[in-house]
Amino acid sequence: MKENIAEKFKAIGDMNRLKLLELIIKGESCGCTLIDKINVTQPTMHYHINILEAAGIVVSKKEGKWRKLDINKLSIDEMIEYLITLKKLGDNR
Amino acid sequence: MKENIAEKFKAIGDMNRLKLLELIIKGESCGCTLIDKINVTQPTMHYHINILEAAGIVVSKKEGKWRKLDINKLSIDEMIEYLITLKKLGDNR
DNA sequence: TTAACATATAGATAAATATCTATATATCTG
DNA sequence: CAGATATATAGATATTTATCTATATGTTAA
Repeated sequence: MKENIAEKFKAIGDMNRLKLLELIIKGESCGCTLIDKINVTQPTMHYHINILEAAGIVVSKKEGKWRKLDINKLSIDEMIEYLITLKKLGDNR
Repeated sequence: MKENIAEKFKAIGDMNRLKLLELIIKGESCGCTLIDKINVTQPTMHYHINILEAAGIVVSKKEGKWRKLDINKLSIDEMIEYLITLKKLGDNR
């Protein structure tokens, strides 16, 4: 088992973070607009984005006064692959 | 967003529970043998199996003195589908 | 019916998580 | 430089999570 796969699933196992992911992958890359679309304060949002980044799902790059956010699609593929492999474990019985 | 998808990801976002899933899907359906393969006590394992069941990932059926465990593969498909859909959200930008 | 077996429940607890308010830092712009 | 903007940090706190020990319940079998 990929040693950090549980961390990834845990990171997306939260409504606020899933919501953030959906917005970011659709192209919203600035915290300054994301904040208006989820129901938490700026420090709490910051906390959640950090969790997504620590798990390797979100990547960020400082750009002037803001932090440009993006999704690491490879990490999503890893989760999909894991689940497909998990399912296959049950094929021959 | 499927309202309980975050709960599913959260449920599998833990090493002990992923390990249990792998064993159960491979055909190990009795807590009595699972307990020797993860490093927690029986009540703790019980706690984790309950979380998996509450999320709809594991199903169980009482059979005599034991609880026969199985995976609900549909729930895995739901997670895979969610992730594929998530990825697609990022296609046109 | 007693012993063994499998599971469940109760209660305690340390650690982790999610949240807030207040404030600090860094960057751009006039 | 001063204000505005975006983000980050610090500190507090309530709740949730993961874990244990001890014990109870339900089932099978000798």
